[in-house]
Amino acid sequence: MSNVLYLAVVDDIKKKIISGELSPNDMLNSESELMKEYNVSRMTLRKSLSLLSNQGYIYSIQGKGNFVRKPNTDLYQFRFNEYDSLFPEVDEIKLLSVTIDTASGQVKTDLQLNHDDQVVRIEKLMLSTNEPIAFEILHTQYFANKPVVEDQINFSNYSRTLETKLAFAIKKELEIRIVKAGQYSNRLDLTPDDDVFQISKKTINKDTRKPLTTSIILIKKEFFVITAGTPEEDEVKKIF
Amino acid sequence: MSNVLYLAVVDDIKKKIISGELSPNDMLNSESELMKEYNVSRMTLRKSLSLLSNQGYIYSIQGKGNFVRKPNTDLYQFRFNEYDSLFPEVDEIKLLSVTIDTASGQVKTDLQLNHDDQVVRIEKLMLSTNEPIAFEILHTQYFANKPVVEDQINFSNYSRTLETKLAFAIKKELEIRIVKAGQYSNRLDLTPDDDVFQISKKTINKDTRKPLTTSIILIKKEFFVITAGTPEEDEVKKIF
DNA sequence: CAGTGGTCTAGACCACGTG
DNA sequence: ACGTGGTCTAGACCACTGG
Repeated sequence: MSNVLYLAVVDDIKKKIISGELSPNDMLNSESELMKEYNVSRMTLRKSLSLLSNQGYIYSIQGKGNFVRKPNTDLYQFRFNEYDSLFPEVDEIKLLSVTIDTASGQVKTDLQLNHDDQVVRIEKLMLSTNEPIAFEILHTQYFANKPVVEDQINFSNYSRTLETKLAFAIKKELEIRIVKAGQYSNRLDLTPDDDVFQISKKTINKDTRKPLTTSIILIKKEFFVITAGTPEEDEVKKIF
Repeated sequence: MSNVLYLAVVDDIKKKIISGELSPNDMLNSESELMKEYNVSRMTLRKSLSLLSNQGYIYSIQGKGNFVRKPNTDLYQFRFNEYDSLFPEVDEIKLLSVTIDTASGQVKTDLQLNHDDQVVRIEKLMLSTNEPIAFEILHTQYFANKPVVEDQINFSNYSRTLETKLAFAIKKELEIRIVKAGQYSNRLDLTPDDDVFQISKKTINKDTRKPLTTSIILIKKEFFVITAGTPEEDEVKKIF
């Protein structure tokens, strides 16, 4: 049992939930009652409830009470980026081409562009000991008057730079499928009929909700495994 | 700007981080300084810092200070269960077989069993409009003296029941790969050489760290897409 | 209206890190 | 010894819910 008061309270309530003494949608005793039960102050008790809420055990409704939450065990987490998540690791990134096109098709849709808008198209190849293991096509809107893009376009890790700079401001989305390598199979020394992982990745401005980049990553199937898990309780951030 | 004090402070500090006024690993002003800056009490300020910490913007070290965190943009979330995550949706689950074996091989390792321990082996087929789209083999230790297992074993959604009951107490891990359908291809009307999603799923007791079940799920590649995203800030739980 | 949770304060003492 | 963050209290007022 923890010698920190609010953690002791957390442990006790958690035990009641796990043991079934409290069931989903049951109301906890009111905060004033719990204060007496555990002999702690309001703020201390509320810190405990806050932790339990963060860890998904309870939720609260103002004016009504605190309730046991139905556990959500279907939520998984994993880490991914196209450079470090492959196995064996990427040791070389080849910039195949950088071109400026007029937006069209899926890319125009994804980036929410107008007819005459231009896009930068970047093709990259990821290699491990000289073997190509992944191929990426990234699109992002081209602004002729913003020199930043042209300055940085020479760096092969352009997209990485972009993301790092904006990291706090962007949200990313992935869609992972199995598809035929198709027209890009030659980049990976495959035949068009070979199956590969296809990861569609979009980055989006968190505030404006505007799409920033859209890319397709093809990964040879032997070089990628997704390892995911339900979040650990310590991964749920600690409370001050 | 929020009329709730602690949220206003959060917004302001967040703005400073996003704008670059504060960079990763920079130390924030001390709490007593921030109290004066924002003209709030210690507890209110700390609630703000707590929220920022939960959302991944800062971390704190006792005795030293609060620091800006390097953003972690490689963390993704997605939801998965073998019944509801396929497309089109599973509308029938067929229990193919339930057998009791002596543990051996990978299963014995996964479940950390001894030589003579017995395991329940359950084979299930998931169908959509009569077409098999996924196949699962689940293993869990068999305890002859625990009648619960035998009572419930007749239900085709055995594993689901098991998980729901223990939901608060278990952790789950997935490994997702592309593999050949191999020896189980006939269950899915495929040839052994066809590629499928293979999801290795383990459930583990959160406290004791003991493995509870291990299963292999094979999914026809056309019927599964992983849709993942970096966590929304509102998904990061609220603070009391 | 009474009871619930939500926000906020002022002040206390403790634990840790650095000099 | 001093400054930092970590825990805790007692009490206040507000906002929401329901009878």
